[in-house]
Amino acid sequence: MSPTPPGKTRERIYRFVQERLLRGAAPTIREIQGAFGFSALETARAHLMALVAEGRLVHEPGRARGYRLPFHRRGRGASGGEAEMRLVPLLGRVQAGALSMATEHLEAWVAVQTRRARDELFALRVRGESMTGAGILPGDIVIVRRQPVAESGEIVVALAGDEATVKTLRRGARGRMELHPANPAFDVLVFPAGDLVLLGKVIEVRRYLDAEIVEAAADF
Amino acid sequence: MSPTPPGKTRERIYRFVQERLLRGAAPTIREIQGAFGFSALETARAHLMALVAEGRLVHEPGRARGYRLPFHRRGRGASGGEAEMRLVPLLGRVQAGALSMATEHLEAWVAVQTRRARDELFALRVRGESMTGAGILPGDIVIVRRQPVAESGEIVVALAGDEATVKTLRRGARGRMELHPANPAFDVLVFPAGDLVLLGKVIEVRRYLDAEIVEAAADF
DNA sequence: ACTCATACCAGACAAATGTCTGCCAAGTCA
DNA sequence: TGACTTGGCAGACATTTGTCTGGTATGAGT
Repeated sequence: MSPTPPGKTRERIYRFVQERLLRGAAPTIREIQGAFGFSALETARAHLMALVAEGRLVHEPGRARGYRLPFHRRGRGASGGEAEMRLVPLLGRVQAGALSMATEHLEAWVAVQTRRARDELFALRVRGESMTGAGILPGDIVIVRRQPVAESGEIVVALAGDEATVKTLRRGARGRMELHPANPAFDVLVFPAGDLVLLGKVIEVRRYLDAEIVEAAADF
Repeated sequence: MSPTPPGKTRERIYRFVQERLLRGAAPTIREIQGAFGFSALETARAHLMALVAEGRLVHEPGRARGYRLPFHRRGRGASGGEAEMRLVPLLGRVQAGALSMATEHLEAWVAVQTRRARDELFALRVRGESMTGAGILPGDIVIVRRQPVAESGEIVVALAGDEATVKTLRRGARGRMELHPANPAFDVLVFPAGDLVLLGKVIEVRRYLDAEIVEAAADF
């Protein structure tokens, strides 16, 4: 057969194209030809056509650098759900009594994508290390959907004493509700049935690693 | 002056190019010409050259679709602090633990807030547990700013040979670059000076806990 | 042996795309 | 006003880049 191990070459070409797409632009057929040492254009092109046939690349015929990564459509149909963007308030702290979600401690507004336009969302900055085991670190921002109930196992924001706290909700015996930290150094909080004030469910966790991306509430 | 409001046209051309770049490929000069209704090629090209002169685009002369977004942005930009929202492509998965494929298919577009309009951003889904110690769990989405260099201690996406990985970058002796996992079960990867291909820096980590918030949104 | 499929080579050709050279009109500014 | 800049127009031209038409060699099956 060929001097190159069968299949390997195509795989390498695929990755080559992939990387180039990541870096900014699809390669030219001649670039591939050169990079792989082919002495004929058609060789490189044949591989590309094969990759397109396999569905691993898509191609616009005739266009320069007309190769792209295909769309991976999962779930919902194309036009199905318009994901719209909303700005939701980032609250520095939520205290008991502040259930009105007054904007006193408004830190900023963050952009959130959602299909459920009617949900009431807010964002909260996490304090403390009680959820590090679940990958929620101090300083992280959680996006919360306000809802008075939640399923066992979901991460929720609840009022514990005076302040809001982020924990995993679990149903205990006799209707008791438990707030479980994800950190063995913290205790489980147990509430008699009906005593737990749930602010909402955490639907997203965010961590900004690069300075001041969020900020300035003033503008909105 | 011209029939078009001064300055506006160039701005629109910039956004046009930017959007096209985010979708996969730079537009052709003739595409810009057509999209903006110019009757002469040179008009569109003059704007592009101006944008390059302003440092808002970079250009490879002679290459087809040779326009890119510049990597870095010097000092504070003119427009200051407007936080705008952008849709950035979510590219398949990154093998964060062992070594495997770099990027897969385009999964979706996610909304990102940024003031640095010129940054090139993309998102990647993390796989593997090598960064759990840094609160980055399998399935998390990292927002990455494309840049060829990074500081020691920053979390980066690197592409070495065939594999892409999310790790903490550290500078070793003699110019060596090290990729440190945040999980003692994984090994540190060491690269001779110049051998490490950096795709960018992780500027944000996201975790969606409530179903299909991302997804769809795109039909390009 | 025969066909098929894969991988590659060679060269011609055509379409896509960037570049150049002039020219025009309307503002800006010394 | 006159020099200069900006935004635009027309068309020719050169390069880049994709496409096509043939051909060679090797291995797998029948």
